[in-house]
Amino acid sequence: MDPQRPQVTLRMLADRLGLHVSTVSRALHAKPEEGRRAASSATIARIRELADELGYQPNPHATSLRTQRSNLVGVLVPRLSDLVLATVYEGIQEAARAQGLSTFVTNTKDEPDTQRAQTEMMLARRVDGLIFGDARADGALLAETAARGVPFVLVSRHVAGHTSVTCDDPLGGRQVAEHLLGLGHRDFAVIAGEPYASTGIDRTRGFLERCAEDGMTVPADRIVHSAFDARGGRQAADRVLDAPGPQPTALFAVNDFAAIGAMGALRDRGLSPGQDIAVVGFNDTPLAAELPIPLTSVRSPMHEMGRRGLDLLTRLLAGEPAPSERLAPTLVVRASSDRPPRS
Amino acid sequence: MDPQRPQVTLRMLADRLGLHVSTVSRALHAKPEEGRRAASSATIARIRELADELGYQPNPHATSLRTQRSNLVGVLVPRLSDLVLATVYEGIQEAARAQGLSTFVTNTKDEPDTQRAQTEMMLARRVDGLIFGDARADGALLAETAARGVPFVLVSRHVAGHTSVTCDDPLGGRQVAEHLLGLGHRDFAVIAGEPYASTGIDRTRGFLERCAEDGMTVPADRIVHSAFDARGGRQAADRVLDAPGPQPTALFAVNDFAAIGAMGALRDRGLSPGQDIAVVGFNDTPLAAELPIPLTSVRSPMHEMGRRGLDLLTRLLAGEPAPSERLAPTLVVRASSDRPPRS
DNA sequence: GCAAGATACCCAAACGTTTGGTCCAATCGT
DNA sequence: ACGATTGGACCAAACGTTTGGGTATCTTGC
Repeated sequence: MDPQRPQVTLRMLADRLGLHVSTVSRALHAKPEEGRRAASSATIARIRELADELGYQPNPHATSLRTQRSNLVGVLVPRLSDLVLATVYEGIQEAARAQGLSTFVTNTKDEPDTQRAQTEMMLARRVDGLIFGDARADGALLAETAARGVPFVLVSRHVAGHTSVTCDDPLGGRQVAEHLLGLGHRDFAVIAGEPYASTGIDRTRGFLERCAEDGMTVPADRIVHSAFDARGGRQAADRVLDAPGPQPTALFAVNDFAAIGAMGALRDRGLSPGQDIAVVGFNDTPLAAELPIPLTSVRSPMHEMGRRGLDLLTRLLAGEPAPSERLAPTLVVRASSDRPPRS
Repeated sequence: MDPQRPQVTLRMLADRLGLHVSTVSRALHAKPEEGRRAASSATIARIRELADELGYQPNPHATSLRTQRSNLVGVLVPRLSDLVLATVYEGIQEAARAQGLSTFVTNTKDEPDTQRAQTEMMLARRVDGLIFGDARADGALLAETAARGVPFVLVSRHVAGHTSVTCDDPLGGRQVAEHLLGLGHRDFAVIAGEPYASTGIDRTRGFLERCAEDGMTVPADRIVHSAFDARGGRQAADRVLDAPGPQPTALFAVNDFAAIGAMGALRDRGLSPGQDIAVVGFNDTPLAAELPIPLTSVRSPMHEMGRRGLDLLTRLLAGEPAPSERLAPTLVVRASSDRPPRS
């Protein structure tokens, strides 16, 4: 279309139409009230037409400089190669686009130093607000950031005192316990995720609470922390299974990938997931349904979480109240946990 | 630290030091030659000190407006929730940060309309260059974009006439064939991925070529296209396995997730991957090694591909030559294909 | 026919940088 | 000692917008 990228500016339009640049700006910018006062509707039409013809695109840097608003939001996640956060981010981005915002996203690997550095970097880029997908339970960085007056919301994980949109993780945990108890399981193990992530903490807590309601308690050495990936899950499962004494009949991993890793560990011991030991994951990753042994999992609305997160942020930016949200999970039972424990 | 985000500007520094804003700019900006001519080293030190103390961060919008360079690069991928592209993007971002660049990334879902719209959107955001991770074999959009004088490179997939950094996919395919032929397999099926992606095309081609060298040919109905995910892989495998006649003894999926889906399809038929039928994937996803039946796969340097892609782009932006690169794959043999076919 | 009010514009400043010029004083070569 | 050089800084314009205020011209009410 264009010959060689000669960017069209307001001045070009103005000159070509014999108008002042400010007139053109108003004509293109303000639809409702301002527009009327700025130019005749005939002129506005002329301006619009030429703008379309030449493919005018406002220079966002000029706009941001003038308005002191970048229409940029920064997103921090542990890692984008984690499907869960990648999906959340897709939701964020989708909502952002709908609002005319753009997003920067960056990995922090759950390392506090990196989180801090990347937050700083986002602010240097003059984002209007931030979305943290990697909040740590202690919340030190968040407190600081809030004190600086930076608008932000949390997604996926929550921390008291900050607005967040999360899955109802305790409920999800309860649902898993309910399901397994219903099948007759009594001996559980939990692969609990990273100790600083509210997701793992809450899912585990919900699970244990529900167990407790049936008088069941899970021994401490059957609750092991782990990374949120297959390797982490395998290692955690190894620790549980290598312990002396009787084996659990059911295993709850707070993350699908950890569950897959755990299944591997089971297989290594000649145990068949779903037959010899029930396995349940969390998030209902697209993979879960397609695995050789389909994985029971709690569906969490990852995409939706991202969308709501961004919406909450824009509300915050508009000075409106932005109450935290908790989205409902749904248990999806599959072959990895569809039969009672072996006697 | 800061009270309430009063952004520090050059003028503030200048005023506080009794200097001119241009002097401050030069002192902070140019280290080597320009700096010397701008101010005495004592003054430079004073300026630097105050800048650090106040936490001066140049306003990128002002800079971009003035210099006509945004230090932004746009990245288009099919979807970020695809681990492969997410990992490539991590590499891109890492390299970008090292160069002081920031990246916008967006999903195009491999839909031509979305690709076009997102390209336009990136350009409207005034990115300096683009990285396409979603190039289509036909290359129509790329040709247009090139004609407009927009600098870009391709990663993961390649298209003739554009600079790209890819895995040596044909070689990867050959390695798989070599391995399977070596085990004595003769009846193959290939899950070939999307027909518009050079990755799948090349991996399949390399595989078939190596087979042909041993006088082996794979019937056309044993080569099926598929989406690059577990569901796609399962569906494709279903099609192969439901066909009448003898079953293949080995199955090559051009993507690990497709391979996982295929394993599920095998399981449904009572076939045990690795025992009854060899399965090989591609990319050596972190998941591959941790699966219940560890998956043989071709390791492709995804991260590295991203890094090199960005480096190539910066070279392009600097007006230097930027020849395409092809990174070497490595076959990693695991239990899913470590024994000869059943007689 | 005249003040008042729209209507349809234009003017100019400002956002925070960068950068080619200019200018003054000190230093230097001879 | 005098013109040439240079070191050290200032000046001003420009990048492309937005926006509070003007200023003509045209209606309108009476």
